[in-house]
Amino acid sequence: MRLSVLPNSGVPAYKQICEQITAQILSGEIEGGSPLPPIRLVAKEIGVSIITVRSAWDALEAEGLIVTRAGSGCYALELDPGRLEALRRKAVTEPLRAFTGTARNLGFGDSEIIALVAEELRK
Amino acid sequence: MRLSVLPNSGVPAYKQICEQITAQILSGEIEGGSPLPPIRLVAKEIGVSIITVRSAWDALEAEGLIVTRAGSGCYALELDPGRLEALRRKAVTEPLRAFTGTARNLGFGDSEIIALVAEELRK
DNA sequence: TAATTGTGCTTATTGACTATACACAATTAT
DNA sequence: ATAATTGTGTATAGTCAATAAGCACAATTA
Repeated sequence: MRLSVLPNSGVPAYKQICEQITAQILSGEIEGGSPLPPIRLVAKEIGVSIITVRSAWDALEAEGLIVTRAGSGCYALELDPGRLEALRRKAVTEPLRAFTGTARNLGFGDSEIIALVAEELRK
Repeated sequence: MRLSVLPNSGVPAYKQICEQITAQILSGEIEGGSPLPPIRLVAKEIGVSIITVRSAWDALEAEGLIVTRAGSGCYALELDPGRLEALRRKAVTEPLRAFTGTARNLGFGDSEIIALVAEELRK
């Protein structure tokens, strides 16, 4: 389980955890059906409260990415390809719109926006 | 002065104000040297506390976008073209990186990312 | 049966955000 | 000069999200 939390990033710890697990599930790095580590262990390893890890797990369950079996543990859901693709698409849309919206508000034209993205990807 | 605040957007009111004014200054919609409306008036018009407007103004001053003259008012700074371009570029970089970073974490390839942007811009 | 794991609950602290209200200082308009 | 306008400074306070520690309980697993 690859996890890291930056305390002073401005982003709440539970959200950082949630985003990282989400990306790992949607990218296939975490396979469907595989178990997540126990919350107490995760809390100890990354140095946060159990509450914080649970908040992240709750959010993941609300998103339909994991299932909880009390007494057993939490597991990544097995997602069919169509649903997986839809979720990946949904996850990328919000930051995409934030970017294009900001860029347009700043007066950038469409071709400039494409150029900015291409340049960023080259780095 | 074009301003609107969505109370339940999750984004703090002072930040919404700050972002809108920033975009209007960097896009040229607000000309350099032109006065901003009095904070009491802005507060009343958009239905927030004076403190909230001041927080936004403070942030704008910290960013070097406006100047304050006590007793007179606040004015958009006159920015030379080079500085203006640098600030526009800086303002667009953060959401750009958030987007490309998220997309890559989700396993999208560079050409897919460009395609996503192009599609979003078509809307 | 014992260990492990998630749940539910209480209590508490910290900080960001927002709000009201008043007195004060600097500038501008009359 | 005088009054009105504008920003400043300060005190007080309420709400909420986020985080934390601790404990008892239930379900599963070894």
